[in-house]
Amino acid sequence: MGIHERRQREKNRRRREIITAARKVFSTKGFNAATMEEIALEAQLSPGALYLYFKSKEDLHTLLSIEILKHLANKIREVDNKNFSVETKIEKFCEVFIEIYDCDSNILINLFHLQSGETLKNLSTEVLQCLNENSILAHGAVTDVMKKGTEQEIFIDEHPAALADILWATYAGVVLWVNSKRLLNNQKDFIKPTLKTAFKIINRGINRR
Amino acid sequence: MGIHERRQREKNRRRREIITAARKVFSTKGFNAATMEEIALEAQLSPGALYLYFKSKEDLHTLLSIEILKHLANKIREVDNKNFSVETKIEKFCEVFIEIYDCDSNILINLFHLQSGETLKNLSTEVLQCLNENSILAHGAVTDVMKKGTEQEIFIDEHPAALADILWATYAGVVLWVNSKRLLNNQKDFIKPTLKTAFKIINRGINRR
Amino acid sequence: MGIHERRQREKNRRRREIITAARKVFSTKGFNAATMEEIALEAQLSPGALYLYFKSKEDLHTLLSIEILKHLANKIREVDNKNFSVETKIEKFCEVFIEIYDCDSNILINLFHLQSGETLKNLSTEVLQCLNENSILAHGAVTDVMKKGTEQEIFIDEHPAALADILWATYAGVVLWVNSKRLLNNQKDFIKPTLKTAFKIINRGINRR
Amino acid sequence: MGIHERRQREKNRRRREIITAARKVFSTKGFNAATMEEIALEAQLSPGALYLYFKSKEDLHTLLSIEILKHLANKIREVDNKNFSVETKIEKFCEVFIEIYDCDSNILINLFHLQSGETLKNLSTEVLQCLNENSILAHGAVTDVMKKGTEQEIFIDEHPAALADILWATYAGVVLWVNSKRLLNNQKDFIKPTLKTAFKIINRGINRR
DNA sequence: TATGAATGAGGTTTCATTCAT
DNA sequence: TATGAATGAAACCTCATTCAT
Repeated sequence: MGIHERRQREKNRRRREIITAARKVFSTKGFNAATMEEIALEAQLSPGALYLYFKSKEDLHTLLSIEILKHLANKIREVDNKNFSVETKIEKFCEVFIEIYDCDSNILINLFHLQSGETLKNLSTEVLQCLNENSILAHGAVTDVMKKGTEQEIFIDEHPAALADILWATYAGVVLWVNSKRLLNNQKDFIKPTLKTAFKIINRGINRR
Repeated sequence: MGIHERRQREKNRRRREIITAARKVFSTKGFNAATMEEIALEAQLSPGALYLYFKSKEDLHTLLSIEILKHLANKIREVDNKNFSVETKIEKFCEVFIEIYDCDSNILINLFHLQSGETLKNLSTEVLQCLNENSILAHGAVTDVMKKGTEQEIFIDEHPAALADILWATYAGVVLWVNSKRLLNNQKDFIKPTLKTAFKIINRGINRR
Repeated sequence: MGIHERRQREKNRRRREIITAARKVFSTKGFNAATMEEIALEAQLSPGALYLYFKSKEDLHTLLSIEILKHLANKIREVDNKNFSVETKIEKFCEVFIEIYDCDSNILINLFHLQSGETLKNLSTEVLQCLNENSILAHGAVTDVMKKGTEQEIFIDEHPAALADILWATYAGVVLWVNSKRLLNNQKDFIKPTLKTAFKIINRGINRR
Repeated sequence: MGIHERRQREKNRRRREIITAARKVFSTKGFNAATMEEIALEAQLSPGALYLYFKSKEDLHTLLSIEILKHLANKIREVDNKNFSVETKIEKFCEVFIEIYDCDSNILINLFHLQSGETLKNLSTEVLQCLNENSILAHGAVTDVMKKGTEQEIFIDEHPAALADILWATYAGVVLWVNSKRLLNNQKDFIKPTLKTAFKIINRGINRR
C-alpha cells in the first residue's frame, strides 16, 4: 500500500470521526446550540482542524444529513430488490425506518432543521446539489415500489410519487410529532408502535383489496 | 370599567401586538435568524419593552406556538360539534389544516423548532405547562372524534389516541416533507393535494367499510 | 433643548470619541494589528458598542480617513480664499500639510493603507462614495489654485489637475519616504525641511519667472 | 564543483523560486490577504517547506522588498555610470522608475507596507539590517548623481541627500497617490505621464540654468 | 410603562507556524 | 530536505438582555 493511499485512507477515517462526533453533538443539542468547539472536542481535534475537512458548520451538518439519506436509500433499495409483495415491502420499509430511528433518534430533527429554509440558502452549491441528488435517490427508491404496486393494479391511487411522498411524510411526521409529545409530557417513547400502525393503515388505505 | 381593568386590557392588547409581530418575523426568518430588535421594530416598540411582556425570546416564541395550538384546537372542536359523520369530520380536519397552512405556511416549522429539544429545556415552567395543556387540548379534540368512530365500530383500529396521533403526524409530516422537497428542487407547492390524498388514504385505511 | 436633540448630540459625541480612539490605535499599530477590542478599550466602550456606530472595522477606518480629507480640503480652501499670490499659496499649502503632519504623523500611512486596493473592495458603497467625494473635494481645492496660476500665465505647465496631483503626491511621498527612512535608520524626523525644500523646488519648477 | 557547493546552489535556486512566487501573490493580494499556503502552492512546495528557507511571513516579505531595492540600486547605478549630463540622468532615473512600475505596479505598495512601522518591529535583526543596507545603497546611488550636480554648480540646492530624498519621494508619491485616485474613481492609469511631468518640474526647479 | 444605548459572552472562522513522518 | 495535517490563538462580529433615564 503506497503512502498516498494510506494518507487518503487516514483522511477518510478522520472525516468519519468528525461526522460521528458531529452527529452526536448535533443530535444532543440541535444545530444552533451545537458548537464547533464541542464537535472538535468530541472528535479529539482542534477547532481549526474541522475546517480542513468541512467548509463550514452548515456544510458539516448537511453532509451529515446526506449520509443518512444515502443510508436510507440503500436500505430501501435492498428491500426493493428482495422478492416480496408490494404490501410486504411497505411493511419492511417501516422496519427500515424503525431501525434508522433506533440508531439515531434525532436524525429526522436534523434533517428538518436542514430543510427548514433557514439553512438551505447558506450551503455551498456543491453540497446543495449533493443533498438534492441523494434526496431524489432515497425518494426514488420508495417511488419504484409504489410504481410496481400501481402497475400491478394492487393500489388504488394512481400516482406513485405522491404515494411515496405520503410514506416519507408519515415517517417524518410520526417521528417528529410523537417525539415532541414525548418530550412535552414525559411520556415514554411510543414512536415504533405508532409508526407500525400508521403503515398498516396506509397499506390498507392504498390497497385495492 | 375600573382603571385597573382598563390597564389589564391595554396590556393584553400590547401582548397581542407583539405576538403578531413575532409571528411575522419568526415565519419569515425562522427562530434563530429572527432578532428581538426586528420583532420590536415590527411591533413598534423598543427592544427593552418586549421584556416587559415576555421573559425571553424563547418564551415569546413558545407562546406563539401555543396560540396556534389554541387556534387549531378551537377549529377542530368546531368541526367536532357539527353534525357530520366521522368520515366527513376527518375530511374537514384536513380542510382546517389546509386553512392553517394557508394562513401561515411556516407554522409547523416553528412548532417543531420548539419541540426539537433544543429549546424545550430553556422554557420557564409556566410557559412549558401552558404549552403542554394546549397541546393536549388540540390533540384531544381530534381524539374525541376518533373515539366516536371507534365506539360506533366504524373504525378498525381500537386506539383513538393513536389514530389522532397519526392524523396529526400525517399533517405535520406532509407539510414538512413536501415543503422541504419543494425548497430543494424548486418545485411548486403541492402540499395541499398531497395532504388531501393522505387523509383520503387514512380515512379508507381506518374505515371498516 | 428637547430630549431628541440631546440624544443626537450625545450620539455624535460618542462617534467622535470612537473616531479619536480609533485614530490613536490605528496610528500606533496600523490597520491590521489594531483590534476592535483595543479601540473599544481606548474609547471606554464595549466591543459591541462600536458596531452601533460603525458597520465594520474597515468602515470605521475609512471614515477616519474621510475626516482627514475633509479637514485638509477645508484648510486648503481657507488658504485659497486669502488674498495671496499663487506662489505664496503653494507655500501655505506646504504649511497646511506640515500642520496636519504635526497633528497626526501617521495619517498618510492610514490613508494609503485604505487606498492600496486590499481594503477598497470591502467598503460599504455609501462609505466608498463618501470617500470618493471628499477625495475629489480636497483635490479640487488644490486644483483651483493651480488653475489660477495657469490662467494668469504664471505657471509653465498647462494642466492644473496634473499639477495638483504632483503637489499631493509630493506631500504623500515625502511623508512616507522620509518617515520610512527615519524608522529604518533611527534618524531624527526631517520630514518638515524636506517638505519645504520640495515645495520650493516645485514652485520654482512650475514658475515661468 | 563539490557536493557542498551544489547543495548551496540548489538551495539558492529554491529561495529564488519562493521569492518569485511570493512576489506574485503579495502583488496580487497585498500582504495581509496573501497566505503562506497560497505562496507555497505557487512555489510548488508545501507550506512547511517555506519555513526551511524563511523564518516568517514577514521576513519573506521583507526579503522581497530588499530584492527590489537591490534591483533599483543597480539600475540607478548603471545610469550613473553612463556618460550623461546630470539633467539627463534624472530623466533616466524617471525611466528606471517607470520600468520598475511596469514590471510590478504593486512594488511600492508592498515596500510601504513594510515600512509603515506595523511590520518593522517584527523583523529579525539580520533581515532588518539587510534591508537597511540596501535602502542606503539605493538611496546612495541617486545621491551620488545629485552630489555631482551640486559640485558642478548645476543645481541650486546644496544638499544632495535631500534632493535624492525628494526624487525618491516624488516617485513613491506619484505611484501611490495617482494609483489610489485611479482605484477610487475608476480612472485609467495616468501614473507615467504624471511621473514624467513631476521629474521635469523637479529638474527645472533644481536646475540653475 | 417605555426607551434604546450599552453590554459582553460567545460564536465561527482564519491562518501562521509546528512537527511527526 | 520535504510534507501537510494539525494546532490554537486571536479576530471580527452578533444579539439577547439589562438598566439608567
